[in-house]
Amino acid sequence: MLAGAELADEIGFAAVTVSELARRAGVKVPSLYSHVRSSQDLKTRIALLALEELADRGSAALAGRAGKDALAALANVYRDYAREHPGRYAATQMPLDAETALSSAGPRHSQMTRAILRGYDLTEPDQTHAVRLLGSVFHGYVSLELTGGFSHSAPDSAESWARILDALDAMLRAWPPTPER
Amino acid sequence: MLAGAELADEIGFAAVTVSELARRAGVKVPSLYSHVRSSQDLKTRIALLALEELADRGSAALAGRAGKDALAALANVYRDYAREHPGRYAATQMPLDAETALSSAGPRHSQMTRAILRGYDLTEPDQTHAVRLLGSVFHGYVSLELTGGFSHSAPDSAESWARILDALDAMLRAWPPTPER
DNA sequence: CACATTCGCCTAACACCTTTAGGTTGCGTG
DNA sequence: CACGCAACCTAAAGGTGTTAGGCGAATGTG
Repeated sequence: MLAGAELADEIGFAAVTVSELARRAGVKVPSLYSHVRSSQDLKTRIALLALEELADRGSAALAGRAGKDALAALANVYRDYAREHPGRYAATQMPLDAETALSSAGPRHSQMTRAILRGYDLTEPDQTHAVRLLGSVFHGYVSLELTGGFSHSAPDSAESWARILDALDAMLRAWPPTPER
Repeated sequence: MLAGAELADEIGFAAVTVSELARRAGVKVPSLYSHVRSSQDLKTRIALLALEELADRGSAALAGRAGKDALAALANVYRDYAREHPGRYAATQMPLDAETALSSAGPRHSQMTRAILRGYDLTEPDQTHAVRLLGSVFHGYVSLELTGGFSHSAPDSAESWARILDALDAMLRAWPPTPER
């Protein structure tokens, strides 16, 4: 559903509608129902497409890189994709049912993050904790930036992003031992 | 709009609708239009309520704490609130127009995060970078956990959360100097 | 006390989105 | 050539959002 993805980027994922898509395609609404099962289905397809594209870009960026290089490369894939395709990025946040999620490119994303950690000295279960942390930062920062969280204030968002990647790299190199609790 | 917030928690923020709210209230739909200007307005009010509640809990939790204690306290406010009130939490992610955002409890949130950093040795602009990083992690982790990102897999999500707070605390204590670029 | 105002609710009506049912046309294949 | 399929159509029903205008009860005032 490339047309759907383009529509999402243009008017926002939340505003994607079968009717609007039909209008753009110069076609009557019910005609689209031979291509998508429902409005929900349309949105799901956009989400799956976006997850794939994002995973493809990620693995391309990761090839031949390690350590902080790899960290920054993958992080920038997310940020750049979200800025380039805000509607598609928003689609990736759509909740999918368990089965769909498993057959999506979702698992590739956590694998990529895990791959980055090969450049650092982490063993299970800390590796999984770190995967979750990195995923949280990527997703959190990009989505806050997108919804205008810290848009026009003092330090440039790009500068914060660079310094955050510095800090994450340092954190992964000095991952703290499990404390007694 | 407490009734709206309760509805959001029950059926999900995305499913909140003037019609459904009217149905629950045992009232005809147009009757609600003397209380809210529009469907958008209803959702905005829920978002504002949630932002306030969350800020109130945050400042209560922060009182009398510093350093890692404060970090964990605020972080847990977000996570607990999201688990307790998923619909309201989702509402806080709704984009608000600039004016509404400024008059909302939104600014209190960044102030609280900044307050945590008083326990660490950071000066501007690194303090702002750190505020953005912490905000990203809180928001990112909580929202990934909520949409089932890492729900039923190996290390418990609560364990990851604890270790992530350890790592963030260590990172803030050893914030890296700005590198040459 | 009578009145006017206000408040909360209602019905009617329109526009738009979703979805299903069923019919048309055109084109490639056996 | 006949068949079947693909892609489109019209018709119609049901739900949500929204506006307009009206009704009755509570309330505060001269």
